[in-house]
Amino acid sequence: MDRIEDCISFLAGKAAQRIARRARERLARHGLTPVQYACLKVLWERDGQSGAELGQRLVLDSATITGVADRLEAAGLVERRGDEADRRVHRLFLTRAGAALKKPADREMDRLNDEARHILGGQDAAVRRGLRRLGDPNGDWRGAQ
Amino acid sequence: MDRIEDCISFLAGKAAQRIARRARERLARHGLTPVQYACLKVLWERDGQSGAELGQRLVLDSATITGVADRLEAAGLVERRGDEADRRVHRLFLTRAGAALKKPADREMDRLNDEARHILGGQDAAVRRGLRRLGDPNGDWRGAQ
DNA sequence: TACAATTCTCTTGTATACAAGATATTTGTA
DNA sequence: TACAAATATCTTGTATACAAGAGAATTGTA
Repeated sequence: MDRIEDCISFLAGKAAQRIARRARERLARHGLTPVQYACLKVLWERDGQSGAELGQRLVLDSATITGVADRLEAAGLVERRGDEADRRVHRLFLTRAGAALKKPADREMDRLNDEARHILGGQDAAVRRGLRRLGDPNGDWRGAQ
Repeated sequence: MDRIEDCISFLAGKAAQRIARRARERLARHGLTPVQYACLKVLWERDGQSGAELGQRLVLDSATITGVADRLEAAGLVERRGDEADRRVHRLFLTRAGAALKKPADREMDRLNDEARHILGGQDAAVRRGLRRLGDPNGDWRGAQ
């Protein structure tokens, strides 16, 4: 590769950076960051998941989860409660305020996806398939070497 | 969107995260991070560019450039020299060690791109085109709204 | 020429991402 | 039952990314 612009690492990084910036603009109206939205999105499906469960689903390590949970708790959107059966575990529960954010935050992100679809046109599905393969935690990132 | 896994922000972020991790593994053998590699890659084309030039090319803001340049300089790979004509400007020059990293570092990243091509198969070109559009600094990220 | 606007670098503070490791707790096994 | 191994959370330190802004220098314009 001659130019950095043709390196898959640069291409994917800059695309993700641009998308994240747009997501931040939209979510900031509701006091959220993209990662905080992702955590809430999982909790909106099912309350009371542990940090380890969230980390596995969202591919976030324990240090990151701790920080995100700290800030969500400080913002009054979730509440940590210790698990009685396994005292190592802390579970995250939505507060009323955290539950109330679902509709407006989802609407913002739906529009973000509309924007991306508009940019990608007919390639939208193919690009999403490619991103899923590249990001697949079980994917084969050594096949060529 | 029902699941976070279908959100373009999550898809692109996790793909970029996975690729960056693989790039870090490869580049760590040469004491580099992905962003440091990107800066050197531009300097290997042409020496003596300013932080502002690098930032524009690599879409990095001034705070990031300052930090990356600090670490490249501390590692003895580049040297900062003030521009005589415009005393606001500091230019980055490769040291002998910085120039010598080109071949081995490029080889690592060529292999990374081979791995990605292997994963994407026939979709490689389409995905790269999509990433270029999504990441294009002049791209139309409001078209749908 | 004087001065407002711009530009370049750097600084500070916050939010991920990762590495490494500390602590508490639980589990599996001898 | 005793203890090694595994697990969950948290902590610390480093590297981007961004927001906001400070300071020095240059440029455009009245």
